[in-house]
This record gives sequence, C-alpha cells and structure tokens, in this order.
Amino acid sequence: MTAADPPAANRRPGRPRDAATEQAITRAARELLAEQGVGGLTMEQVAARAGVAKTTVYRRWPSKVELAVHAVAATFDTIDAGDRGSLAADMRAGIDEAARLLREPSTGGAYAALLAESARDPEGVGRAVRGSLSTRLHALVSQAVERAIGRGEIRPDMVDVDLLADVVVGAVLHRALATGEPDAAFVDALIDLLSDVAYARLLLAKRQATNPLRTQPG
Amino acid sequence: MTAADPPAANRRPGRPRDAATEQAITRAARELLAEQGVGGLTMEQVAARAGVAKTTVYRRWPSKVELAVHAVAATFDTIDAGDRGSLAADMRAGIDEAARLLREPSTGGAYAALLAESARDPEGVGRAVRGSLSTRLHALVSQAVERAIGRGEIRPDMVDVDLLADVVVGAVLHRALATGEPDAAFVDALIDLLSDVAYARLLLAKRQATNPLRTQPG
Amino acid sequence: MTAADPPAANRRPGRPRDAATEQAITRAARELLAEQGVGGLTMEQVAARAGVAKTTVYRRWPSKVELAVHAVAATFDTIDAGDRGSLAADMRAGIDEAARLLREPSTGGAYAALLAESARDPEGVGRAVRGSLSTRLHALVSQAVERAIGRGEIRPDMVDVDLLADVVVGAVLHRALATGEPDAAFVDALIDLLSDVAYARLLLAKRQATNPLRTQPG
Amino acid sequence: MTAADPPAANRRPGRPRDAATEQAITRAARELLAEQGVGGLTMEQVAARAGVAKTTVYRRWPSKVELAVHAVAATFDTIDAGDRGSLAADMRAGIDEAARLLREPSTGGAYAALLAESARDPEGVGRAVRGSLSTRLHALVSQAVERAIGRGEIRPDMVDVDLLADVVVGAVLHRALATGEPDAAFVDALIDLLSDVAYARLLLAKRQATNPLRTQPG
DNA sequence: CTCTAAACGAGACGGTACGTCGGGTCTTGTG
DNA sequence: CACAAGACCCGACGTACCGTCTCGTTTAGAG
Repeated sequence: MTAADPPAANRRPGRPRDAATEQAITRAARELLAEQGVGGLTMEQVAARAGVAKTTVYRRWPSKVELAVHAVAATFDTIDAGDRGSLAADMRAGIDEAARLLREPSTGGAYAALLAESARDPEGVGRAVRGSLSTRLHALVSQAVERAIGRGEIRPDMVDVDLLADVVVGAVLHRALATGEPDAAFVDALIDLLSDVAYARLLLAKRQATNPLRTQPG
Repeated sequence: MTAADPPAANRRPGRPRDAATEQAITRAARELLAEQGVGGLTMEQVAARAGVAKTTVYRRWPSKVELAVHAVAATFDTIDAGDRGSLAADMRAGIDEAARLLREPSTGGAYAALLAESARDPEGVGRAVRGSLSTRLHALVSQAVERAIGRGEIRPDMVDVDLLADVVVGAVLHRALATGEPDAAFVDALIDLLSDVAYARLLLAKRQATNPLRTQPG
Repeated sequence: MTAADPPAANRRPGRPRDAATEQAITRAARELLAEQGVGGLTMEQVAARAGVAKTTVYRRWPSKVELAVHAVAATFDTIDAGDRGSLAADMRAGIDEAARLLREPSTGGAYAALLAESARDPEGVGRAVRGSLSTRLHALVSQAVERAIGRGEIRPDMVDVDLLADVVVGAVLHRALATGEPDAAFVDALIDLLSDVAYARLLLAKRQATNPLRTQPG
Repeated sequence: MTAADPPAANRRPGRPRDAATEQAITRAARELLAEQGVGGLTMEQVAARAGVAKTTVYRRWPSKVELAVHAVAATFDTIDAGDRGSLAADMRAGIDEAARLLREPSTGGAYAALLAESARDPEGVGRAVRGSLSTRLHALVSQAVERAIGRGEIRPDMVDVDLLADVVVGAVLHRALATGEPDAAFVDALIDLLSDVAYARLLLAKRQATNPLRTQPG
C-alpha cells in the first residue's frame, strides 16, 4: 500500500476555504430568502450581507439557482422525520411538516420558483432540485409508508408510494400558493382522504374483490 | 324607431385600441412562452415579435408578470371541459387536460413561476393568478364533481371539492415538474386512488359507519 | 369687385380656432419655461397645463422647438426699447434690458438651448431663432446706434453695428451662463469699454489718424 | 536604497480600469458629437460605437451631460495657447482659436447646450462646465493679457480681464450660432475694436485724463 | 524560510432587460 | 375644420443583476 492517511490524502493545496465564510453566505441567503422571497435573493445582496466578495460566493455555488437550492435545502434541514410508531401518526407528522414548510411564503415560493427553473433545465437545475428538495419532501411520505410496510401495517402492493407522495406534496403546495392556507382543517381532510383509500384497499384485499367504480381508461 | 345602441353608449373617448395589436401581442407572448419558457418571455422580445412598441405592451399589461398570466391563461383557453356524461369520464377528462397542459414544460414551468410570484405579492399577482389560472385548473375537477352531484351520482357531503381539486392539480403539477412525467400510468393510478376514496365513502355511507382507520388529530 | 368683406375673405372654412386656447398654451409654455427651464418644457406638460389636447398644440407649433421659440419670444415682448435721447442712455438701457432678460436662468438657458438647436438645423430652427430672438436682442444695440446716427452723434462708418451687437449680447449671455452674474458692475464696465472705443474713434477721426496699435492680420 | 514608489502607493483595490476602454469611449463620444451634434450624443450610441457596455460608460460619467462636457473638453485639448511674443499676436491667436472651435457647429452647439444645462443645474453641471470649458476659453484671452502684463506692454489696472474674456468668447459664440460666421473679417473687426480700447486707455493714462464720453450709471 | 497554490476582497466589464419618459403621428367621436 | 382624448411607434434614459475577469493580498502546507 502507498504512503499514509487516506482521509488527508484529498487535502488540496493552497489556502483552505474558510468555514465561517460558507456559513455567512448560507445565512445571508436564507435571511434574504425569508425576508424578500426568491426575487430578493440576488448574488449581489447575498455577498454584501455576508460581507464577502461576489467571487467567493460563485466559487462555492456556480450560479444563483444553485445557491437558492442550497438555501431552501438548508431550511429543509429542520425537518423532523422521526418514527411516530404508526402509519397514521407518521403520515400526519409528515403532512404537518410539509405544510409547515410550504406555508411559509418564502419557502413555498422559492420551491415553486425552483420547480419552474427545473422545467427550463431538467438535467442541470432539475437534477439538483429533485436531489436536494423534492426527494426530501417525498421522503416525508415515503418513509412513513416504508416504516408501515416494515411494521406489517400495509402490504407493498397496496400503495404506489410515488403517487402518494406527489399527491400529498402537490396538494399542500398548491393549497399553500394558489388556493389558501394549508391549515389544520386542510391537513385533516387530506388525511381522511388517504385513510379512506387505505380502508377501501384493505377491504378489497380481504374480499379479494375489485373496486367496481374503477373504469377502464380511454 | 331603430333599436337602441347600448354597445355604442359606453364608447370611450379617444382613439380606440387596435384589436389586431392585442392579438399580435398575445400571440407573440404565447409563442415565446412555448419556445423559451418564462425566462424567454421578455417585454422587449414580445414587443419586437409582435411588431409593436414596448409602450403599447405596457399600456395593456402593466408589468411582465401580468402579461405572463395572460399568456398562460390564453393557453388555458384550449381546455375542453365538456360534459362526458359521468363522473368517472369527466374526472378522467379533467385530469387528462390538466396533465396535458402542465406536462408542457413551458406551461407547467410558467404556472409554477407565477405561483412563486404569487407568494411575493398575494394581493396583486396572487389575485390575478388565482382568478385567471388556478381557478380554471380547479374547475376541471370541480365541474366534474358538480355535474355528478347534479346527476345524483354522489352526494354533496361526500366530497370536499376544494381539497379534491388541490389534490388533483397539485399532484399533476408536482409530478410534471419534480418527479417525472404525468403519463397515462400516473393518471390511471391517480384515478384509481380517487375511485377508492369514492368506494370507501359510498360503502361507509350505506353502512352508516365510520372509517375505523380515521384517527383523531394529534 | 367680388362679393364682400375683403378682410374676411381669408376666412377659412370649418370651425375657427379658439383664441383662448392659443393664450392658454402660450401661458403654460412660459410658466413651465420659467419654473423648470427648457428641460421642463415638454409638449405633454404644456398641453396638460393648458388643459388642451396635444394635437391642438401641434396644430399651432409644428414642433417643440418652435413652441420654445415662441415662448421665449413672448418673454422678449417685455423689452422696452424706447428712445432715451442719447446714444449713451440708449446703450445703457439696451444693455440693461439684455442683462435683465438673460440673467433669468430660464430665459438665458432657453436662448442658449435654442442657439444649440440652431447649430443642428440652421435653415429651419436657426432661421426661426434668428428671426424671433437674436434679431430682437441685436436691436437693443442697433436701434441705439441708428438713432445716434440719426442725431449725428456718430458717423455710420465709425461703427460696425453687427459686431457691436454681437459683442454686447454675447458678453452678457456668456457672463450670465458661464462666468457669473451680469450685474451692475459688469454692465458699467462693458459700457466703459464701449465708451473708450467711441472715444478712440472720434479722436482718430478728428486727427485723421490711424490707431498705431492696429496690426495686420496673419 | 531604491527610490520610493509613490505612484504604486495609492493603488486602489480591485481590478483597475482599462485605459483603452476610456479612450474608446472618449473617442466615440467625440466622433458622435462631431457627426451629429449634441443630440446625437447618446449613451446608447456611445457605448455601441466604443464596443463597450452601457454600464461601463456610466461608471465613468454618471450622466449624459457629464460625458458631453468631457467630449467637448477633449476637443478643447487641441487648443494651442503658446506664447506669440506680443499681446497683439497672442490676442489674435486666442481669438482665432476660439473662432476655430466655436465655428464648428457641433462644438459651438454643444457648448451652448451645456451652458443651457448649466442654467438648470448651476451647482452640478454648471460647475463642471465652468471648470472644464468656460475657463479654458477664457484662458485664451486671459493668458494673453497676463503675458502682456508680464512683458510690461500694459498695466494691470488698464484692463478687466474677465470682462474682456466674456466679450471675446461671447461675441465669437453669438456670431457663430446666431448671426453668421465668425470669419476672418469678423475676427479682424473684433481685434480692431479691442485695439481701439487699448489705444484710448493708453492715451488717457498718459494724459492722466478721463474719457469724457463716460457717463454716470443711472 | 522560501515557494506555490488557492482563497479572498474589490471592483471593472460585457450583457440583457427593466419600466419610464418624451417626441411626434394617427384615429376616433363631438362641436 | 377645431378640438379632446388617447392609441401608437420610436428611441433613449438610468438602473439592476448576472456571471466573468483581473488585480493585489492573505494563508496555509510543501520543500
């Protein structure tokens, strides 16, 4: 084997980056996002507020969008996705978390803006947004389902996790930005709806029957 | 005596606006939106392509955002919300329409961008977006439900129309922009999910029972 | 002879122009000129303040510059060029008048601006400016000289009226706009200078001599 | 020890300005001024012709007027104010220079336009115009006089330099823009006039007399 | 204890679009 | 015709960000 310290091997030459700088930028970005929304998140302002040169910001995040993704992701770090013991509890907790985050105009608006950017550049921005943001929102639902499967509460074939996640996240997002507040009543109603789905499927599975209301496409 | 002329009564003074101009702008805006997304929707470009002075555009739409709303709304004019005869058919048609529109990156992206703007200015932009866009997407679902109520297929108390609409539109939107394509399989799965809700509720109503899976909010 | 009223023969068909309108425009133009200088003299503002449509202004003065000429000329209508009885008194009065007019920043500035326009369009604007403005300023000097010649105070070959006028008007104008105030001391000094010219010429004429200080050009 | 480096001491931080850029702008401004007068001196055009972003122009000259001042001043850099050996020669040279510059419609017109602007903003524009332009035209006369005083040709109390300068510059300017060409004959006549002033004053000084034509202000 | 390589602050730079202002023309309906 | 009202084209204004660049100045480990 060659020399030594594999962890220190990737030590890059030159002056190392200042960790405080990174924090200052992140903090400034989050503050601006919260105060003025996506439109207020300008590289110029971020640099100024962080007390940092624009170059320094660009050295870390190659474009404004990526910084925005980072800033929103930082907000998502507050997500609590702990195990609540049951599917119902986990689902409620997950939906509550989603509503809490997206209800905030700056966060909800920023997420929507980044989704819009994703549409323009699915490979670049889209990949980043999905990887850092959408996935984490989806996880709020999918983790709950997976835990429930693990517990034996439901069977894997009974639920399309991806669909479920899109339904939950999409409904909360749209309610937050287009329709009104994703308040407690909304969350309750959404949970009831999902409960009814579960009820129907458990029943149908037990009876080995098919929902007669299901029609053929076309 | 000749008939009265009510249309000429509210004639505004001054040179009337040129209808052709209005069309040219709308058309240019839609084209640019389709070709290059929201980012490509520039007042400068719109005016140039429409063969019109920038002032003329601003005279009609006081800002870029309002023009964008108009352009997306114009795209929504292609929505076919005819009566298909049954709730199931209407729902499928409505979801298909939503998917068709939002699947288009320019339209879906633009809608998301405008939702983002709504978060920054709920009174101004938000009101316009809701009035011209969100409402029309919701109508795809709510009309279907209302027709079904009219037909006696379902009872009004069995469904929260607003929730349902947010679920459908939100799910389609999020799938389109964040997760993947809202393709036929997705639409089918979504319809199945809704069918199961209906099944559960019809059953529970007949039995005068309550879904035991429903829990109390915590 | 043909029909009637020769003075009314040039009666044009259609609705006659409103004299009050003309006055309102002139007044508005002068006010704006006085309040905000040439830069503040916009067709839009003039029309608005006169309570008149832009068309109406353009019907009378084909361009902004011509209106400006008219407005300054209207200010020049206050010139008092009465006979003071002697060359000295007339000259003093003329220079005082010039100083009074050009000292006013709006008038002096406007005159300078119109001279600038003249440089761009000597035939059109230039002709109008010369005809309505420069000539009248020159007259302040030339009338004095001509009266003096009439009285026999000086001989026509002793003075180049045009040069004299340019010297006086030019000096006052430049002092007003570039150097400082054309105050009483300045006017006095200018008169003294001209008096010395007259003294020299009278003396030289009497002696039938030539000023030895005059050198050959080149 | 090596010599000190005072020039490098006051080095400003950041990327230094490109000298070539500055020249390109100046050149473009002068060309446009010469070709199309003040009206043709557009920030947009200057930037385009200089192959430079508009921002770059604004970084140096905060407004169009200041750039115009600079452009005219650059034209004034061609002034030759060398010592010709005698008051007469220096005066002739100075007047010729003034005539040469102001005869050019673009330069004369621009100078007039800037004087007009000075009237609107005496502190800002006015200061710049006086400092960069008027002073330099005045110097054509005042330097000649001061040299003459140095040589003993005339005595300081015999001439009001400021008045003289305004007379010369003003007369040339007004002749150029309002009356006709400041051609050779005009320059000669102006010089003759000034020569006669000198003659009168020398004579009166020698005789210790007063010009009887001088009257008291009234 | 120098050498090297990168981080860093500062600010110039090219670019694109913004929304506004003003000039001058054209097009209505009404007096 | 005159007139009011206002649409329309055009060109320029000055500003705001974007992302890139070029400087001089640290700051660390490597030799």
